[in-house]
Amino acid sequence: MSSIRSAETFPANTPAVSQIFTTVLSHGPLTRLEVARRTGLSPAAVTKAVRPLIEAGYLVEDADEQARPALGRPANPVRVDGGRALFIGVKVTGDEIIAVLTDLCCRIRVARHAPLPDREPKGVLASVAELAGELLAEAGDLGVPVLGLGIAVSGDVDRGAGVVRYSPFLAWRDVPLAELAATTTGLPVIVDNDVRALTVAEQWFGAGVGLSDFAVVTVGAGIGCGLVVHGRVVAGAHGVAGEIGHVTVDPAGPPCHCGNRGCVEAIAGDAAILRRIRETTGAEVADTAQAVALAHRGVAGARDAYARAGEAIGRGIATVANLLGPERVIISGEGLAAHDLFAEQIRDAFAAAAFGSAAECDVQTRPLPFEGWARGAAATAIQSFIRADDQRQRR
Amino acid sequence: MSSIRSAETFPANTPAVSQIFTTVLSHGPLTRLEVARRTGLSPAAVTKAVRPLIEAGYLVEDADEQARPALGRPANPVRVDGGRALFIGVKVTGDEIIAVLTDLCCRIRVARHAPLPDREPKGVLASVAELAGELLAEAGDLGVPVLGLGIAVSGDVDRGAGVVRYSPFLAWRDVPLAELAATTTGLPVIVDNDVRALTVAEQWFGAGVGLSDFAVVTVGAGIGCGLVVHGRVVAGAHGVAGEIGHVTVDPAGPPCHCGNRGCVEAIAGDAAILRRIRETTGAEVADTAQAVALAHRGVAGARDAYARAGEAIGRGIATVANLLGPERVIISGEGLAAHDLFAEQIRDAFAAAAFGSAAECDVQTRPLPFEGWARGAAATAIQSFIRADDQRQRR
DNA sequence: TTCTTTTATTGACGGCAGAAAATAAGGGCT
DNA sequence: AGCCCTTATTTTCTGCCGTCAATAAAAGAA
Repeated sequence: MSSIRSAETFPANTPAVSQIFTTVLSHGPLTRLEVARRTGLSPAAVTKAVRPLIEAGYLVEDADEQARPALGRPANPVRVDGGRALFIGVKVTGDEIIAVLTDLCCRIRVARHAPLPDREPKGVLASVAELAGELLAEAGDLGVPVLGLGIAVSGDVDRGAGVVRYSPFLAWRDVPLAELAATTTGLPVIVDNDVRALTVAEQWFGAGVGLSDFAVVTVGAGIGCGLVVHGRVVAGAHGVAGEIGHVTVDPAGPPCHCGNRGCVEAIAGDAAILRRIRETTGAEVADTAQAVALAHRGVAGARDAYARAGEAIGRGIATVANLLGPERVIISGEGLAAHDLFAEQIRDAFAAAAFGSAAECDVQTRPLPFEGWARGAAATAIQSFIRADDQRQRR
Repeated sequence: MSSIRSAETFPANTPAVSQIFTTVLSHGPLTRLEVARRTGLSPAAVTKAVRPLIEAGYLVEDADEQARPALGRPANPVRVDGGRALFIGVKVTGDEIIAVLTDLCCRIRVARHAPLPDREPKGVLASVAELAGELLAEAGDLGVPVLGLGIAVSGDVDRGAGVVRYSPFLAWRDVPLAELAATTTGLPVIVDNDVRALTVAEQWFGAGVGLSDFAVVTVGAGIGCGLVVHGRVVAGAHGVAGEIGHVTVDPAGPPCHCGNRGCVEAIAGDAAILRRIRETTGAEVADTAQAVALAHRGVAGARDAYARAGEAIGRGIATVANLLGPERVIISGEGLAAHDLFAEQIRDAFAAAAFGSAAECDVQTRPLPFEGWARGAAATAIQSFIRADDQRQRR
C-alpha cells in the first residue's frame, strides 16, 4: 500500500508513442527498425519515441545475444518491462469474485477468489475492495506500483461512463461502479462488459494480436461474442453488441429465457444441454461435469445433446462470419471442457453455413482458465492506462 | 470530351482539409464556426483550410441572406459547389447497364441505361465505355469536368485492387476492371461491390449521415447488407461481408442455391417468393409485378408468401442488430415496391427477435429508384476523389 | 454615437514527424 | 591487421499543421 503512486500516468504525449508502445507490447521484442516498419513511422521517430519510454522504465533493451543475423550492425531489440507496473483485474459473477494481479504484459502474478455473499452493490463493492486490498498488499511486497483496476461484469455496461446499466445476474441497474470502486480503492478504475474485456485481452495479448477483424466466442453458461472490427472492439450504439447467444438458429427449437425459440443459447448453453440430457435420457444430471461424464461414457442422449450444441454454435459462428468476414474466430470459455464432444459439429456446421470465402475464416479454440475473465478485466485496465485519451487503432 | 482535365486532383494536403470538406458535404451549408465544432478543430484551422477550397471552386460562400440570427457579426456559411465537378456511376447487372452523371453532391444530372448484350468482360467494357462516353459528352456540353468513374458490381470485389474477384451473375473471375476501364475511358476508376457502394452513398449523402454505426439492407432479387462500423464500411477480411442473404432463419425451410436451407434469400428473394406463390396457389406468376398484384388482390397464398418474406427479413435484421448494435438500419432495394405487403412482418419479427436494447435500433425504409445503385457507384468515385489516400473517419 | 455580441481572420508559436546524413557496430575478405 | 560492406541507430535540420491569442468585421442595442 505504501509504494503506490496513484497519480502515475503513462508518458504518451503523442499518438506515435502509444502506437509504438502497443506494437512492442503485442509483438514481443522488436528492433527499432522493425517497429518503424510495422507502424509506418520513420526509424527516427521510433528512436525519439522510445527514449522517454526507456527512461521511464516501461521499455528495456533486450540484451538477447542469441539470434544473430550475422551481418551488419547487431540489432538491439526493445521489449516491454512487464515488472514495471502491475494491474488488478476483477471478474464479478453471480456468486463469486475472481481477482488477479497481472504485470504490464498481462501475465498473471497472483490470483484470488472469494464467494459473493451478497449481490447488492454495497456488498459486492466491499468484497471487491477486500480482494483488491489483498492484491495491493502483494504488490507492495514486490515494491511495484499498481496503476489500475479493471472490473468485468456481464450485461449492459457503459465503459465510457463507468456505469453498469443492467446486469441480469446481479440484478443491477445503473450502478456507477467505476466511481464507487475508485473512491474505495484509490485506483483508476475501468468497468467493462466481461466478453468485451476478454476480447481486449485477446486483441492485445492473445490470438487476436495483429488482426484488425476478429471475433471471440465464449461458450459456457451463456454464449457470448466479442467483435473487433477495423481494429476496435465493437460496443454497439445502445450498449448491446455480440449477442450471438440470442441469434435464432432454429425457430422450432426449445424456448429461450429471452422469449424466443431456438436461440444459440437455448440449445448450447449449459442449462439447455442439461435440460435436454434429462429429457432424452431421464438421467439425473446435476451439473455440467456429470453431463460431460455421461457423454464421455457414450450415453447416446448426452452425446446427442452436445452434438446439437456444437451445431448451434457452428451456425452462430457462421452467421458472424457471413456478416462481418472476420479473419479469425476464437472460441473460448468454460464450456470448452466439453470441447471434444462438439468440436467436430462446430466445424461441420460452420463449414456448411459459411457462405463463399467467409469459410476461409480461421476458427480456433483457446482454453480459458478460470482466471481468464479476470485477466480480461486487467487487460482493459492496461489498455486504458496506455491510451488514456487516445483512440487511434493499429493495422 | 474536350474539357476534361484528367489529372485534376483534390487539394487535400492534410487530413484536416478532407475532414472539413466531407463535413460540409454531408451537413449542408455550415458556418466556419459550426464546422470547427463538428470536426473538433479550431476555428482558425477551418478558416485556413477553407480558403484554398474556395479558391479551387469546391466550396462557395452561401450568400444566404434569410436566416439572420440578428446578433453579432453575420455568419457566412459555406457549402459545396455541386456544379464544380461531375462524376459517373455505373451499375452492371446481369442483363443491363445503368449509368448516371452526378455532381459533386451526388445529385443525379443525367441517367442512361442500356441492355447488356454480352457478359464477357470485353463486351461489358465496351458497353460501359459507350455509356460513359455519352455522359462525358453531356458533361462537356455543360463545360464541367468529370473527375471519376465508379463501377458497382455484385459479388466479391476487391476495391483496393480494382479487381472483380468473383461475380456469379456475370460469371467473372479475377477481372481487373478498374485498370481496364481506366485505360478505356481515361478516367480514374473505382470498382466496388454494389451493396457497399450503396452504403457509401447512404453514409455520405443519405440516411447514414453522421452515424458511425448503421446497416443498409437491400431487398430484391437477392437480400444484401452493407455495414458501417466505427464510421467505416466493413469489407471483410476475405472480401465477404454483409451476407445477410445467407443467414439461416429456418433450418427446415426451402433449399437455397448456396446449398443450405432456409436462408433469408431462399425465403425473401424475388425468385423464392414467386416459387412459393406458384406452389401454394398454383397460379402462373411470371414476374414480381404479377406476384405483387396477386397479393394486393388479396390472394391468400400470395399474401402469405410476402408475410413469410417479411418475417425472414425481420429476423435477419434482428440478427444484425444483435451482433452489431447499429444505431439505424436502412431497408432499401427494388423489393420495396412490395413494401406494404411485408413491412408489418418485418417490424414484428425484428421486435420479437431483437435482444434487449438492440430493439431500440431505428429501422427505416428508403425507396430506391432504379438509378440508386448507379448513384452508389458515383458516391464511391466521389469518396475516392476526395480522400485519395486518407483513411480518417468522422464522428 | 458608442457599446455589445458573435463570427471570421491574421500572425506568431510550438511541436510532431520525416529526410538526410552521420555515426556505430559488427563480420568477411584480402 | 586493415578495409569494405551491410545494417542499426542517432543526430540535426526542416517543413508544416494546428492552436493560441489578438484583431477585424458587422450588425443591433443603449
